[in-house]
Amino acid sequence: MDIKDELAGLFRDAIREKIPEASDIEITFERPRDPSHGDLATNIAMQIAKRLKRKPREVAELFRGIGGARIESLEIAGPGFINLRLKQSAKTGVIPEVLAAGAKFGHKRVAAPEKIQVEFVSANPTGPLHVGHGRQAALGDAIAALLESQGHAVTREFYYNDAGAQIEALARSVQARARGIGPGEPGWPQDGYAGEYIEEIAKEIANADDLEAVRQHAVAFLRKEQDEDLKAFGVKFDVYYLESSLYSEGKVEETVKGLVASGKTYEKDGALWLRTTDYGDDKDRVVRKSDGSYTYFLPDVAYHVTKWRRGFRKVIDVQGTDHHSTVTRVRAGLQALALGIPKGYPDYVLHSLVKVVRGGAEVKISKRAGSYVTVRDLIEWVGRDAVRFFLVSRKADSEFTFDVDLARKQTDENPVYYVQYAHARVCSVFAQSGTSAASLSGVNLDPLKGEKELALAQRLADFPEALAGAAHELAPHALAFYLRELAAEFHSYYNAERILVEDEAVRVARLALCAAVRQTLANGLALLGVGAPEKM
RNA sequence: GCGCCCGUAGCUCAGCGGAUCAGAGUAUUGGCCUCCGAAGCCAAGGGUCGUGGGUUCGAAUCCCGCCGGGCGCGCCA
Repeated sequence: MDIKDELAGLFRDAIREKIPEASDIEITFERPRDPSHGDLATNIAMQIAKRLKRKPREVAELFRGIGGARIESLEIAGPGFINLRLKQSAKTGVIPEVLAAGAKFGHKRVAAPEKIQVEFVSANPTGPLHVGHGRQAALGDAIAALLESQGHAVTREFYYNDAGAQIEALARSVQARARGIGPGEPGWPQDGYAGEYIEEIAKEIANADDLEAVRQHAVAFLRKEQDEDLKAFGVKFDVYYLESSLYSEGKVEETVKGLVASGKTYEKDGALWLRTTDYGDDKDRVVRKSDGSYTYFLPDVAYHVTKWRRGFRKVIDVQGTDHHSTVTRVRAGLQALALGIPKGYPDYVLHSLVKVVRGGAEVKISKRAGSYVTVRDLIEWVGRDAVRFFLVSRKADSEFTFDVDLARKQTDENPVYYVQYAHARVCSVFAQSGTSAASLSGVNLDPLKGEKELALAQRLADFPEALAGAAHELAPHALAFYLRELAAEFHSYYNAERILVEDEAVRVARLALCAAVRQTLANGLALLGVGAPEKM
């Protein structure tokens, strides 16, 4: 069992006995940065003191007697912190746990898995994927993996807007190209797409007069291309949901009827409006335009109804912050339908856009897409692993600058390499040891006495909690930070201590520690969609 | 103008249900390869956490104002 859970149990018992009025308080431990503060510390005495208006140190004294097989000593410090020192065996206990659990270390199994959907990328098939889609792909896939690690049943979904005005513009652009008309020339469509890929598609068009055939071909071409990009990025979707199916299956109509029946709509200027202001929106929204067609808002609501009806009680939409106004709107639409959907449904993870810098200047164009940098450009410049790790190592809502030169310079030294290098180093040690990880399962770990190796073991013990926290917060960057710390701890140990020493007992114990490190690094990197190479 | 988000070391960013949070990487400087990978390690310098108030015994963290930046504010998606 996890050491922190075990300790929390001890404290909970003590609270029940001595301060029952605070029984419901949450007990947390953190690892102090300053080693003189022990191995683990808790501030519950201060929490309780605040609530009960007692003196923190006085409350802390009540926990003096806590002991047991895992605790070496307990100190009360500062304003009322309780600092704990653990016994050596408690620190190394995680090693056999990791070796036994293998790829499942840190993962949880739950009795009743939640059915969760993560929707991400959802790019219109009007051009190659851009950097923003890349950030979404990296984030969404990692969030899905994190939730899976906590035992949930996750579906990765891509919503395909194959029915809107943008597709029309795409078809007309290709048609114009096929007729030899270039961007800006007479006959070029309004809001046309100017990228080089339009010409590529146009070359394959036999009869430019058949606009429907042009449209179908263009969409198929770009879908295939996007699929290839996603594959190169290591992202797979379980479901591609087509916007057009919402129309063909009558779901859009059904949603309109539902909204009208709710009494929350009204006619004005020949259009149908929904009173979204009743649900916190700053203005009412048009549902059906005066020309009889629907705004994108309506299929969006219809789409989310299908999510609910398909049994997803938790849904996470990953989008750019430029879509943040849809959050209130979609939720309002769902509320107006009064289907029993909770107010905060669905959840959103909104990310800021990415600025790409190269040679000290912002890169705004790519040869292929014309007006933006593509996912493929990034992969070509710095490699898939670096792109994925980099895009996920900042919290989603912070704007950030992707410095291509920095990433390249480091790869020869790039952001992931530090973590991957740690993994490769352990593998290398193993290759030279002639020992298999499997033979280390029952090894005596008492020889692990050094400060660095015990610190490393404790870092491993933090993994399940780091993972659970990152999953709960939908924050892959927290996992990326953890992995960096684990790698740092390992590099430090590696440089300070020789692993393959003469003494058989010591060598084997150290190898067991290394095997656990390797496993944990591999598990963490896998969740972020980043490779864990044995050599590099 | 209104709404949401952001402002932490030269640079890129963590920390933000208050205390043991002044941090990481990178850059700069100085050390470390006869020995498991130096894509590494050890050490140093560098920040009144945008700013002014407030709450608190205690604020980077919570509240309010202001300044600066991003995004949105369409019968576009």
